[in-house]
Amino acid sequence: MEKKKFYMTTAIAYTSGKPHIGNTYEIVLADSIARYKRFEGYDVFFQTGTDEHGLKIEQKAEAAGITPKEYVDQVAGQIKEIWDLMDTSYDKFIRTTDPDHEAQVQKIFKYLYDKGDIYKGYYEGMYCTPCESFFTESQLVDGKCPDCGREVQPAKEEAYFFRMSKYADRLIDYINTHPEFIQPVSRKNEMMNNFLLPGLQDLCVSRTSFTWGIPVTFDPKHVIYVWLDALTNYITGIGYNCGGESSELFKKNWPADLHLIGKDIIRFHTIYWPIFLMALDLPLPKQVFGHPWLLQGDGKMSKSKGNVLYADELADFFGVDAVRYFVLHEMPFENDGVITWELMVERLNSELANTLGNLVNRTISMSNKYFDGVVTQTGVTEEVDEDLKKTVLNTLTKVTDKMDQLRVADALTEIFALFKRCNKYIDETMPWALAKDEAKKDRLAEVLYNLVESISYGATLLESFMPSTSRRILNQLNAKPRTIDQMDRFGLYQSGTKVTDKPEILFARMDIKEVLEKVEARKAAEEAAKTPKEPVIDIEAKENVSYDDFAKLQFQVGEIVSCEAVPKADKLLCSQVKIGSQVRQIVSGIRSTYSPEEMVGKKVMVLVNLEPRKIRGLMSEGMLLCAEDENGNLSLVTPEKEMPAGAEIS
RNA sequence: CGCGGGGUGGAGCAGUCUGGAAGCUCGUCGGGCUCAUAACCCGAAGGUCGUAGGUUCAAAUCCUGCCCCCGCAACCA
Repeated sequence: MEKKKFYMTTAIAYTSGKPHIGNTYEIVLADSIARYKRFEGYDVFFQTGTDEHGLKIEQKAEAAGITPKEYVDQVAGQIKEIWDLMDTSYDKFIRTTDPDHEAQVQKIFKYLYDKGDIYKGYYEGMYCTPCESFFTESQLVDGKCPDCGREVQPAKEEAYFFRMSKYADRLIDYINTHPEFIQPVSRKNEMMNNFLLPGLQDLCVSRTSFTWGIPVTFDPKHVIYVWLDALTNYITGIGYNCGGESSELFKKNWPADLHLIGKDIIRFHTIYWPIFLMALDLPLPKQVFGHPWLLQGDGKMSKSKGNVLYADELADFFGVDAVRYFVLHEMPFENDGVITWELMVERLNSELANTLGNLVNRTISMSNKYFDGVVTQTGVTEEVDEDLKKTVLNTLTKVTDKMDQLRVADALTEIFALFKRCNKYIDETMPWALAKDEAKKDRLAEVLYNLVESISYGATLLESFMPSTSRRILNQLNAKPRTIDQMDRFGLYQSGTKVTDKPEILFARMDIKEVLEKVEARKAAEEAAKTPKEPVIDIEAKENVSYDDFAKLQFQVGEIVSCEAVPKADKLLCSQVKIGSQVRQIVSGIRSTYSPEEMVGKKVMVLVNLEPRKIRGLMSEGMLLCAEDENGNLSLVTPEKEMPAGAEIS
C-alpha cells in the first residue's frame, strides 16, 4: 500500500538576527509533529527556511557595513545551525534568496498582473519606516504608528495592488465549510469578524522605498511586497512552476496538509495566502495552526534586559532534548507559555531526572544486580501486571489522539504517565523483596522483563519528541525501536537480551541556585566583554523586595525654593521644597557637596512619604535622593528632562 | 469606547467552544520503601474558580455590568 503523503511547513524565519528560544520553539514543535507523522507511516515532507528580504535587512546590513546578501547568508547560516542543533528533521530548507524561488515569485507576479488581479495605483497615507507599513489617518494612534508608536511621515507611493475583494466571498465560504482550516478555532472568529466580514481592502503588493527584494520584472523600480514573496515559499520550495509544468514533488505534495505558524501571522496565512492561491488556481492548504508564544517569565524577552534566551545557550546547560522537552511540554495549546531558568530546572529535575532517568537507571541496575543484566521472560505473571500492560498498550492510542489534535504537550504527558506507571509498578512488586527469596527468582525475572518491555515501548513513542533520549534508552536496554504496527503487543522485547552493565545517567539533577549563579556569571562576563572599563561600584546586595513593598514608597519631583545651612551642624542643609502645591521642609546631609545657594532652583527626586522626623531640632518631612561614590562625593538625582514640581516618579 | 491576552488551592498551568461530582506539575505536611540520580510509592491539608447580577434542575463553563493584571519598546514565531 502506498504511503499517504503529509506536507507540512513552518513559517520561514526572518533573517534579521539570531533566533531566540521563542523562534526556535516553532521548529521543534513542527519537528515533533513531522516525526510522529512519519512514525504513523506517512510520507512526510517537512519544509522550513528563511525569509530574507525587506527594508530592515537592508538597513541592518548597511549598519554592519556588508551587503544584504552577505548579511542574510550569515544569519541564515546561524538559523540553520540552531535548527540542526535542535535535531530537527526538516526535508527542505528554503531561502527566499534562492534563485529558483526568486524567479518563480517574479513569474507569479507577472501572471497575476496579466490576469488583472494585480493593478497599478497609488498609495497615499502615513508611512512608518521601521514597520514598512502605510496607515490611514484614522488608524494612527496619537498621530503615531499604531504598531510601534513611532513617528510616521506622509507619503505617496506608486504601487501595485492585489484585488482581494474579488476573492473574499469565496474565502468566507471556504472557511465556513472547512471548520478545521483555522486552528485553534477561536482564531477563526477573529479573522472573520475583524477582517473578512467588514470587507477586505485591496492589498498593496509592491514597494519602491527600498531595493532589497525581488524586483518586478516589467517595472524594476518596484520590489515585490515581502508577504507575496514569503508566502509563496510553500509552493516554490517543492517545485511549483507558474505557467509551466510543476515538479513531481509539487504534484504529489500540494496542497499542504499543515502550515504551522505563530499566532501573530494568522491573518496572512488564512486570508492573503488562500486568496493568492485562488488567484493561481491552486487548492488551499488543509490546515493552518497558529501556535501561541513562548514568553520569558520576568517580562518580555528583551536584549536591553539581557534576558533573551537562546536555544543554543539553553542546550549548553541542559542538553538538546531537555530543551525540546521543555518547550514542547510547557507550551499550552492556546495560551502563551512561560519559560524561565527556574522552570527549566524544575522540569528537568522532576520529570526528566526523577521520573524518567531514574526509572531507567533503577531498572537497569536491578537487572544487573539480580541477573547480571540478562532480562528473561519467565511467564510467572500476577494480577498486578495486568494494569501495567493495559496502561502501556493504551498509550499509543492516547498519544495519537492528542497528536491528531496537535496537542503535543498533552501527548508528551501521556507518555510520561506510562513511565510514572512503571515507577509505581516497582513499588507494587518490590523486586528487592523478591530477590531475597530464591523461590521467587522467576517472578523477579518477569517483573524486570515487564519493566524493560514497558520502558522500550515508552522510549519508542518518545522518539518524536526527544529523539536522542529515545535512542539512548533503547541502546542501554539493547532494544530496537518499534514500528507502529508492533505497538499493539506487549512482550516484543527479546527474552534473554542483556542490558548494559553501565547505566548512564540520562539527565542529571541540577541545583537551581548553581544554575542561576552560572547564568549570572555568564551574563556578567558578556557585559564585561562589551562594556569597556568604566569604573563601577559594587555594593552588598540587599534582599529582594516585593513590588507591593516598592509601591508603598512615593517619589515626586521637588523644586528647592530656598535652602540654608542648619546651625550647629556641619553636614546638614535645610531646604524648603515645593512638591505640587505644597512646600515641605526637608533636612539633608549634603553640605559636603552642595552649598545652600546652589541648591535653590534645583529639581530633585524626593521620597515624600517617609515618616517625618526631627533632625537637629528641625522637622524633616521627606528625603532628597542622592547618589554617592566611594569618595563620598554626592550627586542629587534630578529628572533628566524638564519636569514640574510634584511630578510623580515611579 | 485603540488592539490583543489573562484573573482557577502557596507557585505555574489544564478544564471554558460541546454546562452535569474542581484536575495536573511543583511546594508543604504525614506515612511507606531502600533497587535507584536524597530518588520512588501512598495519603493529607489547602480553592467564595476576580467581582456583581442573570439564564438553568444544574454554571469555572452560557449572557450582562464592573474591577484588576499583562503585552503592543523588534529579540516578534
